[in-house]
Amino acid sequence: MVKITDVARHAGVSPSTVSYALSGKRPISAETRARVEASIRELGYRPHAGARALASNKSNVLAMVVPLRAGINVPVVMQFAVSVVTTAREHDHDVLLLTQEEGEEGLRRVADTALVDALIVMDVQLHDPRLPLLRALDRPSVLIGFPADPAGLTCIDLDFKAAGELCVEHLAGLGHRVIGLIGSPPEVYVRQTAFAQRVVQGFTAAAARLGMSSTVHPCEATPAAARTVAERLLREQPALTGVVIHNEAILEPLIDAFEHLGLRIPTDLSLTALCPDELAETLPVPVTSIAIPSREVGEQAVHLLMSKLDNTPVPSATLLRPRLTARASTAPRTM
Amino acid sequence: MVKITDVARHAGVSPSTVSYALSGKRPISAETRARVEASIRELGYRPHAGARALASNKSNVLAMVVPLRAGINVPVVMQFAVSVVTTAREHDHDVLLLTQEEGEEGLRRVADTALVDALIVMDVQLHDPRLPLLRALDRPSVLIGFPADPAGLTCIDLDFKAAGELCVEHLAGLGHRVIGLIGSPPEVYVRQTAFAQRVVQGFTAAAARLGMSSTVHPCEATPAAARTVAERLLREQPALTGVVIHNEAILEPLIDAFEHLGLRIPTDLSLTALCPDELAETLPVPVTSIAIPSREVGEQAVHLLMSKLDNTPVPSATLLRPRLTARASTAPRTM
DNA sequence: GCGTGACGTCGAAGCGCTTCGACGGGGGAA
DNA sequence: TTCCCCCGTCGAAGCGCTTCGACGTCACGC
Repeated sequence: MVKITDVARHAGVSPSTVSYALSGKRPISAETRARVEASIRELGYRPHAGARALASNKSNVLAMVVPLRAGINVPVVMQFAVSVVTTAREHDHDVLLLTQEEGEEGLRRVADTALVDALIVMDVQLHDPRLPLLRALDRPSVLIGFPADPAGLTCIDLDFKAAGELCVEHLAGLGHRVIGLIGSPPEVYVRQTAFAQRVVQGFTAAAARLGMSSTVHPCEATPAAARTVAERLLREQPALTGVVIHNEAILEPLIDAFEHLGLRIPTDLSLTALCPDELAETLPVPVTSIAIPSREVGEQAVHLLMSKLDNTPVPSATLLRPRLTARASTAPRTM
Repeated sequence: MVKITDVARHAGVSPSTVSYALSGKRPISAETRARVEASIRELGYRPHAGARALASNKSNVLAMVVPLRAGINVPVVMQFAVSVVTTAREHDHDVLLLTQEEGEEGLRRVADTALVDALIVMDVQLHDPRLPLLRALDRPSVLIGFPADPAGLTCIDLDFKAAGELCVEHLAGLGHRVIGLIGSPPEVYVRQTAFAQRVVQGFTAAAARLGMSSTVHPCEATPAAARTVAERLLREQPALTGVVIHNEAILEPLIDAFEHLGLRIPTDLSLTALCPDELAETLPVPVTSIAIPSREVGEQAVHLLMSKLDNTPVPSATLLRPRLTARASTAPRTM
């Protein structure tokens, strides 16, 4: 193994000079720097990560906790993870992968052993048991998702309220006046995270603001429930021409159900959904949708962390603007 | 930060004794060990990862390179990754996540900086550019998949030849005598990896051994190609009653195609596939299938690496026995 | 012409841990 | 009883790097 003293000897300087040439923390003359760099290249020198971490008290590694529980969309998680790794590398950091299974102990371990400098935690629940720990840890962290009480934490997520609004505005812009929201299973609205409520808030607020007639229907994630809710929607709002769906699992069953009820999409009924683009694109009718911008979330999460690492203050909450992709499922109102 | 000297003082022993109590590398009396452990607990001591890595020349971190290219099945990769992390933790190791995008330079970096002790590389291609590097690196590695020349490497994968055989044997056991293999797109057989050929070899060999009539048909991953190949199969082998499919993308189109041709599954035609269980289960007709045992591959890969890390010799090639899950798409021959 | 910085470099101290050699004491073999 | 060896523990020497203080040199301003 070639070490910094080898480089120093080869370049005819002291080890500290090599270090400074590498880090730029002190001015080094152009010639010296060039000589050092040449030696580094010639000898194939790579600083030892452990030694560096010990001396500098920085490991240049981030921890990323990925969720495992059922119901998460794996490709979305993966996209996010890749984006985190890529962005971290741009900032000269590596990423340690933790499973949610490891829980609080895992977080504490990697933080307390100084294995990582900072942490990214995905899939944060409303009353996540990890919150007290994350607040107490001596290393910065960023959470994906908003807990009930984000005080003292840094959180980032899609602005679900704005997403709900955007769906409504899109439908309103196409002339629709009577709309419905088909949501997630009822339990999602009480447990877990708050994003489902936020969508409803945005939906309702925008509909009211735009003078539209609207209803909200939670729905179980089964095809049977999808059929039922579709029927009920039409019964309760016969003039319905627009629907917002926030329930990936039954997107396809819902489309089927509406078509079996004699509604053509988008001629008779416009549909817009909150779901991954991948899903929206591959449905029998490509659906106008808002996706969680996983790439952007990952990037921003790393940027937030980097700021915290060099003591730049960051906003406690970062809400990402939703972007709606228009597809074949929405059209101007015809009736 | 509480360090080993703090623990030593608190327990009334020397730092080296604490170290030995922790590592077990030298005998320590029960009482001393107990006292040390109590102090550790009381003070909340955690050894500094960097210091440990520097002094012991072991980081207790593995690198895992995950593939990004199109065509990989993301949930399978994720399952595998989770299994690697979980197994690594059981061996007191953590996992650093690298994207394939980082390429050879990424591997060299984490290895040369001693950030990781060993590497797991997924999605290894026949002539993978990383092979020479992996051979030259001073750290052990395990590859998922077999390159053209595995000499000097440690590889693990599903035994695709045995998988091909197992499909045939399953069909033979049900009385089928005339079978076909619908394979991957032609280019898969020349480029990339060798697993597609292996399936064909197993299929052909088993069919010959069992005195069955068989044909092999590569097939593009498009619904149109699926229809064409289905028709051709029936034209060329009118007595066909069993089909093996090694092409996840067109499983569903193929089922449709056969049914449109008037064949009921499994009454008239038995289908067995190589595909993830998740897919096999959710098709209109649940398909008898062999899945890549991602969980087991991950576990074994880590075990292999651990053996290499403590200089236990390991087999150069590990082929995992295929396991076939019978579902609704196969039945005894009726005609 | 001399003080004053800023620049560029060096040497040494340490980061927190592991590990090696050494050493005292006790038990078993001779 | 004596010798030897092993057990349990200690002290010290690093592991390879960063960083702090120091120092010489040069240019500039007064």
